[in-house]
Amino acid sequence: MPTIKDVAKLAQVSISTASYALNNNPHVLPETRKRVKDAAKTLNYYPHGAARNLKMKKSKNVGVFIYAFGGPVFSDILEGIRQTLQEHDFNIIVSSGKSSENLLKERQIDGAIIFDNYISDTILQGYASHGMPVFILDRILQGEHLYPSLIDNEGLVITMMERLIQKGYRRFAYASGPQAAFNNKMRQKGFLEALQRHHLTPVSTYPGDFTIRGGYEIGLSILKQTDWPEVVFCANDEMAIGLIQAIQEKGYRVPRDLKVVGFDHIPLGDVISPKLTTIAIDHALWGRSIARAMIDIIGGKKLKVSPSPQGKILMRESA
Amino acid sequence: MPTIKDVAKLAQVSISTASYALNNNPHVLPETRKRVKDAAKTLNYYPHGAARNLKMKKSKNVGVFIYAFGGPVFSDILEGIRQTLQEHDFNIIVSSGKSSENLLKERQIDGAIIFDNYISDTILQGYASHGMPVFILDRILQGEHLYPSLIDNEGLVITMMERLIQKGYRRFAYASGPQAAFNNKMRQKGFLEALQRHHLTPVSTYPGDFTIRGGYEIGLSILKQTDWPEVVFCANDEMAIGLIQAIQEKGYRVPRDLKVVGFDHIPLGDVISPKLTTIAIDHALWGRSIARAMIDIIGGKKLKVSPSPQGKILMRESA
DNA sequence: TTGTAAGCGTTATCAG
DNA sequence: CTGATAACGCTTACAA
Repeated sequence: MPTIKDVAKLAQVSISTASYALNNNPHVLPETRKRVKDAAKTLNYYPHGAARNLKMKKSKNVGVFIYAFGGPVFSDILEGIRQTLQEHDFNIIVSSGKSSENLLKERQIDGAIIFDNYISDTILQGYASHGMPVFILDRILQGEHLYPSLIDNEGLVITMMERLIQKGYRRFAYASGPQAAFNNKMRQKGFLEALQRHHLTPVSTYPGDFTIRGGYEIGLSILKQTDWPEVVFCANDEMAIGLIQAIQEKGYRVPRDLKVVGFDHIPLGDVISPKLTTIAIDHALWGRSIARAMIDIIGGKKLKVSPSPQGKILMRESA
Repeated sequence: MPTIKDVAKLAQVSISTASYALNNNPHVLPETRKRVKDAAKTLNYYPHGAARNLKMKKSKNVGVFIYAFGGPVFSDILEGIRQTLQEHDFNIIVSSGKSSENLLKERQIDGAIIFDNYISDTILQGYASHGMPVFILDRILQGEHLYPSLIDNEGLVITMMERLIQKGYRRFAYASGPQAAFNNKMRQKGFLEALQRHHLTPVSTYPGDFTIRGGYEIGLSILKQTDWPEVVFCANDEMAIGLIQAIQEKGYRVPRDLKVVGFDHIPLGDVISPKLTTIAIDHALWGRSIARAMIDIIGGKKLKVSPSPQGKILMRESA
């Protein structure tokens, strides 16, 4: 594995001149620069990350730490983050589980974006207090160098519910995500708040887990009931899709026999029939704005407003 | 940000003693070790990754480089890799695009797992030749330190086709993935080979892109034809699901009016109706075996057999 | 314009 | 058992 020393030797210059030349320092003669660069090319030289990071006290890496790989929402956010970071010559490092904490602790990254309810507040605050900027998505956490980025879950659900109530629907049920999940809690809060404003009470609440299969199970349990709700508000699109699947499989129709609403606007919801009525979040855009904010912070700028995504009500066929 | 120097000072020992103590070197008195560890804890000290990586010439990071974030297949593989790496105290770093190449070139990782047709052979061979172990999934590339891990796409498709032909089906079409994709090519090859063995010719080939939407479009174009195939073999499950969706939406039934077969066995295929007939790959297991092989290689062991996943024919309702 | 040398935070060799 | 000290590969004052 060649080092800058090898390059310098081959180009017949000192190590420092080689470094200057490679970093395009204007004080080095074009001729020597060329000689050095040629040497680097023939040796297939590339600077050693650890050495440079150590010296420069920065890595140009941004870590994105998620609870689990996969899922349409994550992938859009990640893609947005990736694009923006790449445009600004930062590397994206996605990780999960114990690796996340290691990378954070060992400072192999210049900043962290957290989408993981399993990393404790204490750890996050600990490393943020050391000066590492930490963005936290869809979770509230205050402190220096901590930047929460929140969807207006509650407000968006209320708006959607108002529209549905306006359409004349009255008997609502809620298909819940994991009880512990912050975004689920806020969506449920909005659901209840909207009902209360119209002096309505929820027909029932079904416990779920944000997955298609979970939604499917909820659908099966509804089928067993004698007294169906009119509308099921699902905590996310995946559950809504599973629920519709179960209902249709037994010969019932959506929205004729049951109305279903989701949250997120994932691509699959565009393809199924009926098209899913949902609250659309532009996840890729969200990712981009977070990445841009992160780059600003790392560059020493102050953040005026914390980036938060807009949502849009998408009334389609399923409700 | 505290360094080992600060710890040493607080514990009233030299830097080297501090290092020994923190790394549990047996030559240091239990009493001093405790003093050092306490100091580290009160300072919230953690070794700086770059410094350690530079000194040790290893990072305990394994890079997984993928073409794009997302998709049910990737997420299962990644989860498998993550688990195994974590059990062996390695970090998983997932990246995509330019970041992948940077992390590779700067040697911020001890080994790379590639699932990305966009990183050129030359780059891969270049860094492998420097001694970095590189695993390549579902793509052929020979060379030192290069370890291809291949699904038996062709053989599995042939087996599946034999079963279908045995069932009496004769008029087959192929819904293709991206032309450039290696796995698509091999699956198509198997498809054609099986037909040839039975002196059959394909009814048609539909160009696709591995997405649900792509499969849906293919479905629409089939609906426009007067002369339908009997069975459509789809290059992956997502296309099969989109195709079924399109067919059903217009009032036709699967498998009554058209039989559909996929490849991969993604969870969504279990939930739709009819359940998808497909070739099941255990992606999580594949990920685990690759990670285990990687750890062995990094640890200096020789690899006897390159890890390759088994497949299983899953005859269900859609064909 | 180029070279010498210090230093980033670790680990590990070698004396004491 | 503990402490100086060199070294990892790189960047960057400062000197020449």
